[in-house]
Amino acid sequence: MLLSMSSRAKATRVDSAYDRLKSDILTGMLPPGFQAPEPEVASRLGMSRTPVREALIRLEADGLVELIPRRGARVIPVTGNDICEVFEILSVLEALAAQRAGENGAAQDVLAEIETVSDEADQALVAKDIDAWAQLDDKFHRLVAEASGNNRLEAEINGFLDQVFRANTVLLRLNQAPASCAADHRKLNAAIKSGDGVSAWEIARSHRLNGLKTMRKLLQDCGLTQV
Amino acid sequence: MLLSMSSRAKATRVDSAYDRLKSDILTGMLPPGFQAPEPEVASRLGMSRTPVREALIRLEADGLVELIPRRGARVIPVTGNDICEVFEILSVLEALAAQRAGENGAAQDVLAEIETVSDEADQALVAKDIDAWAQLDDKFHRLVAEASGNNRLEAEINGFLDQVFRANTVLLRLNQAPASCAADHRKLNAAIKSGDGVSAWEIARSHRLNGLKTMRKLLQDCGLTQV
DNA sequence: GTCGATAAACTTTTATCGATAATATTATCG
DNA sequence: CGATAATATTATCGATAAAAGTTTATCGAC
Repeated sequence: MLLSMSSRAKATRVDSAYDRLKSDILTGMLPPGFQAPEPEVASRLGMSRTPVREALIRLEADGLVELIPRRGARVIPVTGNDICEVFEILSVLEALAAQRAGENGAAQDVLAEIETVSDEADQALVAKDIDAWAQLDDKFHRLVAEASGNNRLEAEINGFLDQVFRANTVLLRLNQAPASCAADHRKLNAAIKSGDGVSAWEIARSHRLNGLKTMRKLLQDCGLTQV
Repeated sequence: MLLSMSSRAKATRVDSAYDRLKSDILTGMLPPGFQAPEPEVASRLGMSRTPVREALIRLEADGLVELIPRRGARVIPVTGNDICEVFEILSVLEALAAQRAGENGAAQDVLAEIETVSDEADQALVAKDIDAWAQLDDKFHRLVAEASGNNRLEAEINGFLDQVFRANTVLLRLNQAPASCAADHRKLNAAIKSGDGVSAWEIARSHRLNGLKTMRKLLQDCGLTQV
């Protein structure tokens, strides 16, 4: 799967290592719990340890990797509790973003893109293309974050969405019922467009809380405590 | 000023560089906008560039430092807009933390500590010891975050509180009226203790939003757009 | 003679260093 | 003003010593 990584003017080895590792982790190519000493990662990436190490430190800050002294770098496993924590946080961050997007009147082009992505997601749903849908769903959420106009908020949400994305790919594409999900997106889209911040807040909040509930149920049913 | 930094069993040079730099930035010893090439920072810290560089990368992830290629490391300035963004985010994160602290019934020892800190803050206020008060106010907020029981949420809030702390130290100890602030703390404390999550949410939310309003006014009055 | 424990030797892996080539910025010159 | 040289700074490398973990060897008890 192709993930759109940050395009940089000048791609240093650190950047390239960071992008490749992050992409591999998010797509599950490097599964949770995977562990390897630094020299191995470095040689696999075809560069010396230094830039790899710096990339790993950044990934550690992102909450994707753990650097265990003398034991190597490890892709941190995602527990059921972790997912719940993330969903809970997103429930308020995304609500805030949606509210601000509505109140402040987001940039026109972002609004248009939200609309487009929303439609495309519907089509993917009809075509039963789950992968495409998941990708578009993710995109939708990121666009709303962007529309908030609060850069830090956007960055924060993006970080957590990475985690959700990973969890979804790695463990369950048994996602929440995409149908009601699509309806939520449409409602949220409308609320933002009409400048109704309060409704936008409510819709975004309950959207994510529903996801949390579904996730909890799923985890319990499957008896999963770790992924 | 002494900041309680993370105590580590094994303090590597990276850890020590990170702690020292962070402390210096938060206390304003390294002012916003301060810029220096890596070798200079390294020699000032009495170590080679490598560990310093790794510490700087972590600080960059924390949003405290900017690594500008060929120009050195820079303590990122805090604009008025930055502060508002942070306050806005905290308004929901802290509200969530307070709610969860109330609902879940936080650990007994944390609750007790909140109480203690609250009282000490009142005393500091009476004694007009603003520095002590600021420290205790900060501590209070961190304890509520801890009481949420959501580790990610706690970490997230702590990161933003660092920024607030820095802004307060660097630019204004003309903080919001500490009196009403103390009242809020008492109310929040009571709500959490009585298990009233909804009230706790409301109090925490408006506490931070009030802070935001005051900050906005202050920034405008002073004509400050950058700190 | 076998088992478990303790200590010594060994292996692995990192933490840190100093060096170097590449590159952006600045200064200089025509 | 544009091209070129000089400078400053980083990005990256390979090496090394130290620390932690692991195996092996040795010893005493049963």
